[in-house]
Amino acid sequence: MQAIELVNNNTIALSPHAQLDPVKTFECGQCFRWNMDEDGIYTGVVLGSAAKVWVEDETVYIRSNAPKSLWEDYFDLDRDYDAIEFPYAGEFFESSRRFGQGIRILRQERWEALCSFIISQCNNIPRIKGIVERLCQNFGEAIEFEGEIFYSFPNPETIALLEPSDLAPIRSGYRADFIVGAARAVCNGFDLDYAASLSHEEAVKKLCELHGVGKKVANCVVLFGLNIMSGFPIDTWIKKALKEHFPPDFDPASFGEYAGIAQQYIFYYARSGQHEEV
DNA sequence: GGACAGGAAGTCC
DNA sequence: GGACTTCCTGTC
Repeated sequence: MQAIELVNNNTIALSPHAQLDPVKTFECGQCFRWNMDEDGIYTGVVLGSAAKVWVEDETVYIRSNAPKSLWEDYFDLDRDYDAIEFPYAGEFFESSRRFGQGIRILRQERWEALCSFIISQCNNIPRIKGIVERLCQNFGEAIEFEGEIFYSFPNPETIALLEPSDLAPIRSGYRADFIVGAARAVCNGFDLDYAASLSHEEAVKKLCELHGVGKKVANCVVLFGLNIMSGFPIDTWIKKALKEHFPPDFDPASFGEYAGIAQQYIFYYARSGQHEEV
């Protein structure tokens, strides 16, 4: 495990950084609001707090106005990823795990995860990031941090009051109906906290009640928003990897209770194209 | 350069 | 199985 120390009022340091690789964690497709600047520093917004994250001398630094506990939770720092034993072993998976070492599953805000992964359907990551950013700029709250303006992810209450046509500026296409519908459901008693208390299967079933949420999106929300680590989203990349590098009729449940972490290693590895290079 | 096809962390009917 | 919005990416 890694040591977490408070450097000063608004900065915490994690060392060694081996268990949290910000580049892999932010670029593996699980989140859409962290952006790297030309100096290699990431900025993002979590629960209404902006933050900067960077690596220096084998140490990860996080600077924000939010308390240390928020980051311990968000980065899932209580969990020792290197100590996790997956019941399934295979050459492709072992390579994926080595390649993805340092990825952590972020404990994202539930509504944000739901909304973001509704947007993700049939879309590529750069475009998803663009739509999410426009959603925040148009409907979130402005936050000033170190002289820059950031925007929070808009509340479901805010989105619920809109008509799908009001979302035209974010250019989410046909997903606008789903976004507004999900926001209204959440405001009318569709309880994401309750969903988080359910089993994996029950949570998926519950989420699929929402119009525009199918099995894939539901599993993303389960894993990235509800912190149910057995969530296993099967998208086109995972489908291809399973077909090409795993036994026929392979059951992802073979990865055990942390199947979602395995999924993320495989997704990141498959999408990198690394295994195809000479 | 710009045009064009294919496809993108899918879901619905 | 086709339709759905929009646009990123690779190819010519």
